[in-house]
Amino acid sequence: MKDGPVIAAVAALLGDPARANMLTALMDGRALTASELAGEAGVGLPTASGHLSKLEAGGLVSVEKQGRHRYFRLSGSDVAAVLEGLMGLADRTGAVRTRPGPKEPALRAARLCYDHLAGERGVALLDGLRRRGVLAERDGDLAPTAAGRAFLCDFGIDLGPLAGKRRPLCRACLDWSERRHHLAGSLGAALLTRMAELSWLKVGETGRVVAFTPSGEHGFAEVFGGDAPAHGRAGR
Amino acid sequence: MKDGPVIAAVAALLGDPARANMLTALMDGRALTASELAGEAGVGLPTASGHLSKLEAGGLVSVEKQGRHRYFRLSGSDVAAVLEGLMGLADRTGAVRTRPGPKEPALRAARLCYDHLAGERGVALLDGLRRRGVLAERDGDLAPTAAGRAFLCDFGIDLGPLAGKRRPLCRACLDWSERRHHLAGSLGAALLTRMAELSWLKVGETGRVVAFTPSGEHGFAEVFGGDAPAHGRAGR
DNA sequence: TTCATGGTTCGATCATGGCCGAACCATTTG
DNA sequence: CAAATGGTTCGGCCATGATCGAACCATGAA
Repeated sequence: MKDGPVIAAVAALLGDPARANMLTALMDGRALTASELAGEAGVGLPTASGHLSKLEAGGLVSVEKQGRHRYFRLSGSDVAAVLEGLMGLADRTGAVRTRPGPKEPALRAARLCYDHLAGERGVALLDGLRRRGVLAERDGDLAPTAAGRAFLCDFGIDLGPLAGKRRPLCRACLDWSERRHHLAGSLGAALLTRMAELSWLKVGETGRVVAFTPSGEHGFAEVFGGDAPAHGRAGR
Repeated sequence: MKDGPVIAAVAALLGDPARANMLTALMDGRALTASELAGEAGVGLPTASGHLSKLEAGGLVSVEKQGRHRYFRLSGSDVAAVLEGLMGLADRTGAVRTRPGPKEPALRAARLCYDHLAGERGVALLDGLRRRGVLAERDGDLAPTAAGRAFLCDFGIDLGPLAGKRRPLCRACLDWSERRHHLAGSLGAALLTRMAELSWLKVGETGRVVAFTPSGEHGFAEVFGGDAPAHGRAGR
């Protein structure tokens, strides 16, 4: 009887279509301006401004003003995680679901969840890392093994600066479309940016669909796919 | 732009204080009648009835009629998981938080999350199971090892009937108060009921606080606590 | 059968809150 | 400086939806 209202407050924030649209637009981790978000939500600027103040007051988004723009982003990956959870529920309960839309399959294949990879590819990544012994459970949490550190270093990821931060290095995040976990945390984010550096993937200009390049498909299969711990090549 | 509204629909369902109260009251996995839920929510019977129809239509609760009563329960543990997620957000963003309340610490120590154990004890349980090699990651999902099956059998849990079901055997569920995972899935539920059978714990009449008995404290520490894989004896 | 109880439906009331146009503020550019 | 652009505030309009009393239905008990 005490926590009901408190969750209702934040849920109500997510319960308005305009605000929900804004938040899902922010799920790719980018920071967007108020006018862009107004466009995403399909409402006027004054309305959007009001919504954004509420979201900020509710602690769901954080704002950064730069010149005459105000950039909004999700205040943390936990917000994205809850949004993913809600999508899972909406999916299971078959909520309205007007039309599947052509980008739906692409979304299920690979998408951004705040700042890391989600969808089929996201869970495949975590699977591969575990199968290769790069990550393992320790003290009840996911952590890189000694061999894993070397593997990640080879892949071009420096764990040093990631370690000391408040944000956890590895976190399992429930994927709404796959109903399995994918890798979140600062390592998940680092892997995504590294793959982008390697031109393995491109994040879509619009939405949070992630497209793999041909060389990315190949490289991903080689490095994370298959099931042999593979020293040299691992595909097929 | 299409999935915003769909999550908004389900979030709006959670966004009303009365409904949120009802759902949190159901989080202990019990089935409650409409009048009980009306009481929990602090609202009249007609109002409660309306809310419950909406929740049912939205697929968040399922109903079972028995005589002249109608029993409502959460439609699945994923609903509870999203509620836990929302509590985590509400906690982090410091939403209103009227007064901590005396039962808060007890809630953090041990509580029900739908039908399994959560809170400090819940994550300790999962930690212990992993540390003892009872559960391990396989194919990217948590599963009991061969040795683990024996351990669980010793503890009085028959995995046979749990295996074939649609519901996953093991699932990691994010704990809002601990920010770590605890064990959900049918095994999580089975462990809880077994501990209740052993009189290790009692689920509070009201709310979802779980109280450990003195013998339960001792047994839990012996079987799941510590870090020694403990020789022969396990439970009972 | 009649009565009592759990629950739903209906109708009316009322508050909340989303929405936009217009005016206003702030920052950059010319 | 003035003009232009991004954003907020204000006022009023309007739709949604939460709420309850009263009447109604269904089940079980007397």
